[in-house]
Amino acid sequence: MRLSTQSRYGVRAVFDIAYHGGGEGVQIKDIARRQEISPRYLEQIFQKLRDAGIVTSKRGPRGGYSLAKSPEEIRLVDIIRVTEGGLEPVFCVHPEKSGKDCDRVAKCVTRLIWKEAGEKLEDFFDSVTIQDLCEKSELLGVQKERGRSLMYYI
Amino acid sequence: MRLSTQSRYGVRAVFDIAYHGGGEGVQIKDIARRQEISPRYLEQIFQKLRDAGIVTSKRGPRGGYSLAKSPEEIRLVDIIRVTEGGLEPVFCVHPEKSGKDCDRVAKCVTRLIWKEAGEKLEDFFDSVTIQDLCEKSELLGVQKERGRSLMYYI
DNA sequence: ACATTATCTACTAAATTAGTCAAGAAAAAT
DNA sequence: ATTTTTCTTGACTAATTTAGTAGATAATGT
Ligand code: FES
Ligand code: FES
Repeated sequence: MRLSTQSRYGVRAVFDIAYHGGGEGVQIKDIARRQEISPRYLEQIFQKLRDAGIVTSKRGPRGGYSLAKSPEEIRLVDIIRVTEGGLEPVFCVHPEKSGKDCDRVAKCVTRLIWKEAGEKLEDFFDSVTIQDLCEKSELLGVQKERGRSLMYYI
Repeated sequence: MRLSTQSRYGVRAVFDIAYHGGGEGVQIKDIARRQEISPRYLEQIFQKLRDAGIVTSKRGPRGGYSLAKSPEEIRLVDIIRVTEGGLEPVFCVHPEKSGKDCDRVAKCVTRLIWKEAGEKLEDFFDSVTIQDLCEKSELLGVQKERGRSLMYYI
């Protein structure tokens, strides 16, 4: 039962914007550096996040990504749903979504179990917001790297 | 967040023995037929289940697999742990297990979240037994196919 | 005009998963 | 004892998914 790399990176990336951004747009290369993720790979993930309305983007100098909502309003489930394409542990759970439907559905008990498991997971990821992550991170004593200003004034 | 095929098949296979076996040993080919799973592939899964002490095997004519414990005592988490190799959603969660440890652990908030998620899932799969599946299946009205006797007397 | 930074589409490489195969060993039936 | 049935073992292959790379393009600020 493994969370895809895109989901893990995605959550960390959005968190990074919230934590280090301070309202300003944050550039991919900075996120990539801080989170140690390939910048090119991050691009793809941000594509999805943008389409889903979780972040907004701005091109050109001093461009970058910003959160589309406040950190309290972004729940992990929102991110993961986008990067993972659903939290259900098996396709049988939602035959109508995945297109192909399993002909065992009528007599299959396990399907009900997988469905419940998926719901539990969903509930959990729905209960955690980006704001929560920021607070936890402060507790851990992770240094905030505030904005570009540093670069200019050094 | 996908459960591996081995886990899904594994649970269905153990359930099949409980439901259709009636105490007797159940043969791979019968399980494979009823559950529509490749018999060759099932063999591999049963290997793991046997090593984990979930089923016992008996060779030769009228041989097959039986449950090592009663259906109430077999929890889904037992099966899944074997077939999936742990329920943690990412390797960082247990660096000591997976060998390689991530150097971000100290400053990583998401790790704590993944860990919690894994625990939630584990708790859920710990709360469901094979007996539960059997009861659900009877409710669904799935026909029991009792033993070899059928074959002989027809 | 120019440098910067996101956008889009396509491609490649690596890893994992699912599934197959063949030879062998134990147990039961005859 | 011989034959048949069925599990056992370990290697092998194919398919799929995931992770990552690349290049050309569009928008933006200075
Ligand atoms: S519904 Fe498809 S195998 Fe259970
Ligand atoms: S602990 Fe490894 S990335 Fe979080």
